[in-house]
Amino acid sequence: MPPTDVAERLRAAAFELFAEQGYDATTVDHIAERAGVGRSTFFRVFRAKEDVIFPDHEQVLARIEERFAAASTEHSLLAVTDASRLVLRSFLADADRARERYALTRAVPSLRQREIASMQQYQRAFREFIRSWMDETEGSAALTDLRAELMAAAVVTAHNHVLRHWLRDPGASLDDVEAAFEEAMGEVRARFAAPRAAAAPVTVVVAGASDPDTVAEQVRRALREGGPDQSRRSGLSASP
Amino acid sequence: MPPTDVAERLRAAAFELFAEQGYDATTVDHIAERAGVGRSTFFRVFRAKEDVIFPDHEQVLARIEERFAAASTEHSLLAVTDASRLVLRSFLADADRARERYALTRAVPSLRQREIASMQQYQRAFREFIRSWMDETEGSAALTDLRAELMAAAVVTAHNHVLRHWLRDPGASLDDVEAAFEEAMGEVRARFAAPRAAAAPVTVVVAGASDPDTVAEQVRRALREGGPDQSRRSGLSASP
DNA sequence: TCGGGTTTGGTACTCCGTACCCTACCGTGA
DNA sequence: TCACGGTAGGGTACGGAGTACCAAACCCGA
Repeated sequence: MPPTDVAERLRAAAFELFAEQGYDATTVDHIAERAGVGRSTFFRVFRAKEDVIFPDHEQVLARIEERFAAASTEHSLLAVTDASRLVLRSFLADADRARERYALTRAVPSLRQREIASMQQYQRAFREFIRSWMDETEGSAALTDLRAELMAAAVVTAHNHVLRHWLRDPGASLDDVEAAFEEAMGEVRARFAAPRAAAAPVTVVVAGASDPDTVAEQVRRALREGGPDQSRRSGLSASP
Repeated sequence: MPPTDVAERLRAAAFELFAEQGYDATTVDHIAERAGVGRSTFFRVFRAKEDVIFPDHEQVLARIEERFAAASTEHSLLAVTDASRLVLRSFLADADRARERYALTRAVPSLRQREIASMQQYQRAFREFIRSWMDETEGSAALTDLRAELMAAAVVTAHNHVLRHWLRDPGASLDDVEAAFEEAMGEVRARFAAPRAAAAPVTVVVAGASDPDTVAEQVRRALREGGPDQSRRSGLSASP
């Protein structure tokens, strides 16, 4: 019972007991007892038994929101990718806890539900931001909504994919994770080309060619000829 | 106490009470009492209070699984789209219940979690199927996994998008929903079309440039210099 | 040392979910 | 007709999560 914070003591006790006896077999009374506090204190610090496991997504979410508010000039997909990277790093920050949590969420259905729901929160925030950013462009409202949602889902899915692979692989370095993240987000960007904007990044997709000079030539033509409407006909798209 | 099934009597009583007093204010005893059965019977028919609200996804999922097992020749995205259409129609089948359920899931967080989790089950099944179908093609295993997951997520997202819009719009006809579904899935297919057989698509992402010649030059250099590792340094990536 | 506010522990309660037992009903066979 | 076994349903008891509320301890300045 060192002078650490009560919340941290409770969390440590909880993770210990969950590892020893499993989640369901551990009662809140056990946790409070081992932490040396009363049961009331537990529920004062954490709203529920599940809360002791999960990190404070609210804080990360708040940082993301304010970042979104500021980054109005940036391309929306890049901004969302940045936000997602932020989330990923919040997991990487304490790898041990993340791994223990992962083991628990795999074993206990209610915890897995909770995990999924928290990810959905991010997806919702991403969708809202992308949609607000897209409002300026033309297009059917319903279709715009769908596109925003697809983008948000893709980013979150890619994030989770990278995160899960890291959690399963005990030997992966942080650099490996970051590289995998960038590759995954590249995969996302490749499919959700950006609509046009002033200083927006340029995404070009060229199918069926591998020679650099040929590709470069196709890219130039694509950029000159305009929008992404030809992409389906010619297998080639450019969206400046 | 008509000769209806016990489960149906319970469900009817539950929806009535939820509409009258809300979900949390309604206890299982209330439901059992109004249905004219004992509390034990409720928990024998439904494993939990939440279960009385949600449809039998297991049955739909089972049908999907066997359909997947049979449709080995079809393109995976089309097969998954078909499966998703099946799910959508299972909701359309009893529209009233679906709408009541929607109102409840919006109001009660725990129900929303459950709803999301059940959708994730479909996404998992889709991902597994797409992944098994993709195995025959070449490509990095990790990237294949990611692509399968992105596809599955896109299909489920599009499905949910259409479903939610229908649930919110009381005047939409079934034909409208079907049309919206096909349009949404077309949007998905446009982004996750199958790669060409011979040469994989080349994706180049260039940030911060708009002049075609400059971009083309950067693309040529990126393709010559190799893989996606430089993406962060130069703000430029190429993945052949 | 006193008084007011905050923190913490304790108690009692509701409700969900489980385990277990008991009864009523049903058909079958002697 | 009676005995019997199986099964669906009802009742009771219990453990644990979460809530409400109260009492005690602690802190801190006056």
